[in-house]
Amino acid sequence: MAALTNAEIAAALEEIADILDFQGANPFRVRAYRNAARTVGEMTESVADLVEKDQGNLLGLPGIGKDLAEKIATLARSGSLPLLEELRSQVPEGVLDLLKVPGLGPKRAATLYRELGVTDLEELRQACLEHRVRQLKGFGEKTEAAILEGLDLATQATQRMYWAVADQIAQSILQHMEACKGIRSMQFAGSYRRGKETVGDLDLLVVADDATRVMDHFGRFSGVEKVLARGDTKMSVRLQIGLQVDLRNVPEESFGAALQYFTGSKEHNIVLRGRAKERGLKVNEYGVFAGEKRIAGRTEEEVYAALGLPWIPPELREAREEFAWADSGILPTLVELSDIRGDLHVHSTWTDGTASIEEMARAAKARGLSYIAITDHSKRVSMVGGLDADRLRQQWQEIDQINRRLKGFRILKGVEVDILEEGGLDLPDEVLAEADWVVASIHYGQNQSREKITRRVLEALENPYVSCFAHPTGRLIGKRKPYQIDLDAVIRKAAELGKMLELNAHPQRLDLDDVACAAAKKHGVLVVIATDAHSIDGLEALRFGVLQARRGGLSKADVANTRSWPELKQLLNRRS
DNA sequence: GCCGTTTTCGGCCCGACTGTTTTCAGTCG
Repeated sequence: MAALTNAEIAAALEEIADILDFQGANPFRVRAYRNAARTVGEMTESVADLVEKDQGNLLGLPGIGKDLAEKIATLARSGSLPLLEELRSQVPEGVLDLLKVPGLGPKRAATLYRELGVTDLEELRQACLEHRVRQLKGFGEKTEAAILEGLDLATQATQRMYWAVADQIAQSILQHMEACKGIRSMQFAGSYRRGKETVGDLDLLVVADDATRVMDHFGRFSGVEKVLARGDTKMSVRLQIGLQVDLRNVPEESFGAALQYFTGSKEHNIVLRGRAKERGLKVNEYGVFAGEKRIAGRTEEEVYAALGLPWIPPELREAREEFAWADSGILPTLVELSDIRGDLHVHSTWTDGTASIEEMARAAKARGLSYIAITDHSKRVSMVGGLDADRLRQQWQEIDQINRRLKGFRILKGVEVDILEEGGLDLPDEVLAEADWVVASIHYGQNQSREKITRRVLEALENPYVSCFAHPTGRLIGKRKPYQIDLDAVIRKAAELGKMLELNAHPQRLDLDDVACAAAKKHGVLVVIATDAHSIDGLEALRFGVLQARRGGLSKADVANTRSWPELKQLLNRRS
């Protein structure tokens, strides 16, 4: 069997964790498998390649010891693992789906299987309808009803939403809540605050004198479909669009601790708590405690300081390298939207854009940018009227004319040239040589083998006129898997040749992702944050790209288009 | 299953809420 990809290895490890969890195994053993799955899933280098060179390479990785290194090596080499086969044979197919039902964890799912012989979601529904579930010890009428309701949600496949969509909802909730009297502080926490590319739910923290009034007001938000829970300090609702929103009222002196706690990530908090323990301290959502005495909690800065740490930006809180950076005083100052000077991937009505070159330029200028590159498609993208050499030169004449009119702004003559299926670029070198900025990208042959598609891209990078490789993995979040491309090889080649890689800022792409951005930075490859805007509104996406870059730990200097065009141009010349 | 100048064994983050309990287990974040 062919070697497995990192994603496939990670999935296998997750499956082991799921089955062990269901079987009631030691929860820390389960966690070990989940941690390993995460480590493998976040690696840019191919684990299979690594193993081929030397299995010992795996041992240094976080959360991977002797046993897991061996199992991962076996998986990578043979595509299967005896332990996984054995576990699968012990559990009927479909039974793990029970864990997807909200309110059902490993314990209850196992009871349903053991006592009622339930092996899939449909049998579970039947058991509920026949009131057999409520007769089980530890279950009751309400649990049975909750499971029935949860079943509908589970079959709807509870989807995470794009950060950009969550942002709209969060902002309208804030607007609604601002009308409520007596709220002294209010902020969203959770993965939304960390700027994760998708958001599963929203967590809103408030400091208010009258929790009842705040919760009543919260319940009147127009999008609320159902109140799921309501206690003294916490209320959960489900919105009509399926998103769950939690509201917590916290004491003022605990606001920072609560913000830290509920911002997560869970993994970051586990490390933080471990460090507290080493110092004889305890951290919870109310503060940092030495014995009974609270020594911090009002602000996040206080909380981190009490643990001997600088404040860590939420985007970095994934238990990756942030603690090591903090310890050695090299936490990066993250790039900000205001650092961005230009947009280097913009379309116009010359191909599939909805606004003219001049309209896009003026809109970009109004956003405070000082340059854009018009990068319309090349001819291979025939569906959108991709440009051949003649049309492209015509377009550049128009750009020259507009540039003469525009003050304090520059439109670059660019192109998004297709990397052809059988290799080579869609326009001749002598045309590309006349461009200010050349973005190469893949639109066809996305399903090619790893070897073939990687070779195509490495070849394209070798072209002296290519400046940047756009949307490097082609993934569409939740919709389309990345190409089988060897991203590690692409990053190394880009480093070698001084080429840049795009972080496509479209909320469905965000490609490079955070982990790949970090890998690019490690190799000294400059990242271009660009919108790929096809409309004036599309220029808005820049801020989503910046957020992703921040999650990758990028500073201003790591992002190419924080420079003025003359500076950037010089960099291109020096590198080629 | 991982990990270690407090440990190579015994830890592994912690609290709110719910429903079923009669003092707490399970789930969630």
